Amino acid sequence: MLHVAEAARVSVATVSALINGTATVSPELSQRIEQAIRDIGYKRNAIARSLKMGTTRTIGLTVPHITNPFFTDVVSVIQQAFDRAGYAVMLCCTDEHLNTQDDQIRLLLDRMVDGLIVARVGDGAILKRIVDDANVPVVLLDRVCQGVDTDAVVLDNQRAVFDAITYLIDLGHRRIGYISGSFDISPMHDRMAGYREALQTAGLPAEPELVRFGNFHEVDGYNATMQLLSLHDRPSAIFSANNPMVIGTMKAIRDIGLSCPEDISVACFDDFPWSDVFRPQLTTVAQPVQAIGEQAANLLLDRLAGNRDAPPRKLTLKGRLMIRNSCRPLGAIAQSVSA
Amino acid sequence: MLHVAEAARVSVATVSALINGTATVSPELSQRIEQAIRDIGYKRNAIARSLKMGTTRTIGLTVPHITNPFFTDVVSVIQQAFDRAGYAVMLCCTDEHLNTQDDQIRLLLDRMVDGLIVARVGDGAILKRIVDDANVPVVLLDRVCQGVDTDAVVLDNQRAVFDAITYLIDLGHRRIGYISGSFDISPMHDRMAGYREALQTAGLPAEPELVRFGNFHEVDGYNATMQLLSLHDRPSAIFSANNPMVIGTMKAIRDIGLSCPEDISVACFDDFPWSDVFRPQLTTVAQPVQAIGEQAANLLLDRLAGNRDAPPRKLTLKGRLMIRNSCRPLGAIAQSVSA
DNA sequence: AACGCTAATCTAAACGTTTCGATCATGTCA
DNA sequence: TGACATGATCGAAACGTTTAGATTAGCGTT
Repeated sequence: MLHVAEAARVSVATVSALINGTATVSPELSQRIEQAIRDIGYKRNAIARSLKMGTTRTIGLTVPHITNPFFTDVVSVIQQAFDRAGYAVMLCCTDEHLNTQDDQIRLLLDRMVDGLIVARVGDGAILKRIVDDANVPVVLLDRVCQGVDTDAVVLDNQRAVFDAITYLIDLGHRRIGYISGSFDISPMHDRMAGYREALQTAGLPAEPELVRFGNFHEVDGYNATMQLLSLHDRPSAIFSANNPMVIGTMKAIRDIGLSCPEDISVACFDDFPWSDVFRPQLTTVAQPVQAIGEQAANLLLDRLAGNRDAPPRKLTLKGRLMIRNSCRPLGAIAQSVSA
Repeated sequence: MLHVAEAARVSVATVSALINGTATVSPELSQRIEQAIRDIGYKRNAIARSLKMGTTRTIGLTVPHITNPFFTDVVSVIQQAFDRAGYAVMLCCTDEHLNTQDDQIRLLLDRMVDGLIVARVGDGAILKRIVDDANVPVVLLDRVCQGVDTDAVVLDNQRAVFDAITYLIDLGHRRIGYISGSFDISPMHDRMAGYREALQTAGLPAEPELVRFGNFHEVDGYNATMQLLSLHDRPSAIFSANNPMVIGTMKAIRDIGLSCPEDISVACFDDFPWSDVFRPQLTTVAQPVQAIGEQAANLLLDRLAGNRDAPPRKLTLKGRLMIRNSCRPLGAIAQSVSA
């Protein structure tokens, strides 16, 4: 900018005024300055600007795994929304790892991001401290945590799983395996609660042996399914609480020589774009990814626009059960259907 | 830092020296300073540091679509690599849109990213200018462009498609539909060349009606497939040059009342993590996503480490044909197989 | 002619770091 | 004792912006 000012024989203040339109500058100088800008190929340095202004027009976004299609879609939507609003997005993947997440958030805050969208990992204790210290608005995505009182967008997980399990029960299933993700994040609690509630409502017992835990990865779903399938009295249906794990479930079923849905029914949380065309066509709980991403972006953009003092807003969206053909009717129901 | 210095009754220079270890500071002062840092909860401001140092320890990464599993995987690998190296990643999705891409790259450069990894869109003219102006190292990913002489990581696309088409020909297919992405990026040229080469090698004619173009999206694959399937003499096999489009292909096949592989064989570029378990199990050309991401990251990290003047390096990796069961043998071959 | 008003422009401080060179105390050696 | 090297610390400039307040010129009023 200094060079531009010299070339145009004006002060830097005038150049700044012209660029930002913060003051009127005469046509004559305007022209000289614009010419100089072109000649020199001047580009405003956003870092210097950020330092002075105290805002970077950048937000931080952390997700556990970007390869999980749910997060991929949400990230994509969020990225677009902020792009439109003139913000850049710094993306971090925590790989479900607590320390990584905390480090990354600190890193983002050091870089003066104007806001954060966090699909968190682990208990919220450290997250809470970080967020309290930092003076930037935070939106929690998918996963809330107790004690962190801030904007959030979540799904009605309990209801969604309740619907799915009830659907299986209505089909005649009585022993329904359930593969949960680690219990330290809120959705896993709520989803489990939905499972239990559905069993209870139907008057079915909650058998501990039917519940397995994994750490969200395909291999965890594989191992959990192997265990379920080698039970003495094996389940007739399996529900997987996240979608990378269901791939593992399908692999285990194949490896053990069974087939879905003939021998065992499968449903899972989170939809796939290809579920309609590849067989078995998975019955899933679809999350409204577009809406989730947009709402999260809007909440944050609203705070960034200055609405700092409004009380925390928690948006709860509804999942949708996508019934396809990976679950088959059982017993009396199957007979009445085939009759 | 000023507050810390005051609290510790030292100068800011000393605080800086301690934090960065750039000079020895006495145990006594060290202790006072560390105490002050803790008391105040001081965090170094990375923006001010960037301004002074001329480096942000941030890189820019632009990809066409993050929802394309190929890019998702590559982004994930790159993100991890830079995370390990202490860099942040600014992610941009260009949505295959030229202006968006150029704007985003300019935005990234304004923010003083230390380097760029670009899976580009459009012809390289503007990209070239931007890259030449900018004084940062650039690595091209997946897509090179003429005239932009810089580090690059690409696949041997021609060879990979040649192998896949030859495989189909060996199965007895003679009329093989080919669905290409837009022709303005290098891989689409090379893949088409592989298709043509395979036909020619086998002495088959190149029939223009068998070649269709789409813009990388599922719907484009759907439309292209619809056109191919309504040909008077329809192809017995279809190869889709990218993976979102193949979903459209499968949908079109289903909607038209055919089934794969019984009525028509399908193969495509880019693998899916679930291809092994869902039917039809797609035969694909798998790209070594891990290697691609790592190599791209390494090329850039090497430049960032100071190796600026080395000549441009272009790494070409090999694809791998994953033969599954979405393509069936035809004619004489089929009979000898079933005999 | 003196005054005040407005519009255009400029000067200089500030944002929070890093770093060069200066300063100063201390110990060593001739 | 004086000269000098060493090590620790500090002062101040610089990075490239923004912006408050000062300055200046031009013009209309009285």
